Amino acid sequence: MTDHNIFHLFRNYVLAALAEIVPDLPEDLAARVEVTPTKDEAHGDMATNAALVVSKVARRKPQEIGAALAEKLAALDFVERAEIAGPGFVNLHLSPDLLRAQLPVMLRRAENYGDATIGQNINVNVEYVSANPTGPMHIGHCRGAVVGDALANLLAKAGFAVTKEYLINDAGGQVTALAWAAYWRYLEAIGTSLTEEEYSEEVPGGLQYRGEYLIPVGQRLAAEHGGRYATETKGVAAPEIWFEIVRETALEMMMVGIREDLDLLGVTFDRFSSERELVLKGATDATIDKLTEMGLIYQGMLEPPKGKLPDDWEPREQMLFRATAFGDDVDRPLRKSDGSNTYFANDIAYHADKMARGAEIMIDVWGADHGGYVSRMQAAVKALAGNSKAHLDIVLCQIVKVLKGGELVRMSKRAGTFITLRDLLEEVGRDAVRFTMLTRKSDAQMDFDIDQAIAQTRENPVFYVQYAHARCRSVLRAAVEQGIDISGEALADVPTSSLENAAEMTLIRRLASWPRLVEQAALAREPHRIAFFLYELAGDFHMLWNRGREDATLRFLQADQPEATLARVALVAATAMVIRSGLAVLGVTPVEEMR
RNA sequence: GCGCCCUUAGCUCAGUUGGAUAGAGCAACAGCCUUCUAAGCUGUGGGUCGGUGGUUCGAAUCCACCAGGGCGCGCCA
Repeated sequence: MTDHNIFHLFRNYVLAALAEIVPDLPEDLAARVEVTPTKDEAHGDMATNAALVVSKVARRKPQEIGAALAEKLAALDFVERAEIAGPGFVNLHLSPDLLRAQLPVMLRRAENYGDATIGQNINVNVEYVSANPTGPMHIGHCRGAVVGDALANLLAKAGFAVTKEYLINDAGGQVTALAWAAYWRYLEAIGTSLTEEEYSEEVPGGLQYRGEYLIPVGQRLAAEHGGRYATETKGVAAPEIWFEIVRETALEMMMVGIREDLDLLGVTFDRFSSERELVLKGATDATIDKLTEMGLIYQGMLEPPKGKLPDDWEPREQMLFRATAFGDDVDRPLRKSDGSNTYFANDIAYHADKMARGAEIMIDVWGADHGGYVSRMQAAVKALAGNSKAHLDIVLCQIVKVLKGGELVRMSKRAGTFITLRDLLEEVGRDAVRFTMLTRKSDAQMDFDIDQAIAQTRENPVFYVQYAHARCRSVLRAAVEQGIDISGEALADVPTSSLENAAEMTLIRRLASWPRLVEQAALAREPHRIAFFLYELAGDFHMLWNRGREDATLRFLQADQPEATLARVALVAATAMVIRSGLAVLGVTPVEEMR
């Protein structure tokens, strides 16, 4: 199949022409030659920096090379003008025919238009959410969930073989605390006379998860097992008796809730991995053994952090991973004082497991509060990858503040003003939550304005984009009523030379840049670019629509001009299709009509 | 104290991995529309890209230092 990315096509033309002007061009220099869309339509449709890039090696002025290049490029079919501009750019003014010729390409490829090949079917593992199974999901988890899911979709569209994965953190102390908290709800359910405070004193470390969401866990345990896990007086029995079953029941029910929430959010996974299973099968020990063989593990003492000491600091020798050999600032501990593994140790084993399952690129989507872990995890992956190409990218998601009625909604578990994901979904809806979460770079803080997310105005990008799609569909429905075949195959054969209005050409140009955008966004691991593209595309379409209000000859369906109508219907169909495939990457529903 | 992230128009934010005269929405200002393609339209003004140096053909983008905001800093995940 021919490349449907016209920027690739022209980059090849540029390189070919350049080879005649500057023979023996070094590879690395050629790689820096770009063909990009212009910001300003006065600069034509595309520009190349070729002359600037090679001028030093060629020992000729950029203007000189640019002039020669422009001359050769101007001779190409479909290039109306090629001219040198600025410090040595060559601007290409394409023939409208070339741009119009993209419409049949789009319509034939349909939703596959924009698919890229840069992924080369490389195995990518995208790990996201991985919320602790100790309670319901809240807004903090939501951003990572949406960003991870959209990023995975984007990479798949760019030609990677993607696995979406969730790690269940079911091995650490927090799960022990969960079991104790669930056990309290169990005692309550069977009618204990203990008070919460009395109970808390019996819990190692105190009772932690006091939310009401554990009540059903206690009730189920009571219903299934009666009083057998408590003492005769309905007091705290020995943990050996109840701990296992309570933990398992609580974990299972928490994960059911989390999966329901993810489902409501439209976030899906190919695989759920259990940290506990990994530990039980000895993966952590095996990984530590491997690192030991590599000479990367030693017993040592860490320097205390500079500045004020933590209250409970005491020097201690511990098992350390030589992270400094791979770019980290300090070596990192793998064992706690009680001999169990640190989370970091288990996470190394987990990443080793992902590599063993074939992942060449791993991408972890983390909350910003895990930022301090980035360099150590990357160090560990570098150590384990050895000479293989495997590597780890980490996408950090900054915190989300929620605004309602112009006020910041304070979130505090203690104050009970803690917004769960489910609350947000009920109030705002899945599409608006997902799209809005993608209207910022993930590493920038975000204010999520609930009022704006549900508003039906241009300020709300979700609405604006969906409305553009609905308008397209409305035109297409009307076209069908007039007996027009709106299938892609039929419209792909329609003559389009009647499309020549500036607003129409702007829209076509935007559509033609979709494949390039997919590629760039995937390389940058930035799904938010899709959302911004759709907003701009919607703007182009609304602009064209509005032109039709002032000037009736610009309306899409013209009763007395069947051929012009068909061309415009093709343009509308292509617009709807690109919006739909962009929304598919974001996991947002394309609405058919808005009433 | 150290490390990482951030700082772009009055406000909220983009900026195609170093490209041309830094863009969009809101707000402001000025017109238009009272429609049949509902949830308005068109245009205008608005900038020391936090600051100062540096790298080079070229810097919002890369480097150094400084200021302000956020996150983190051995047995939490």
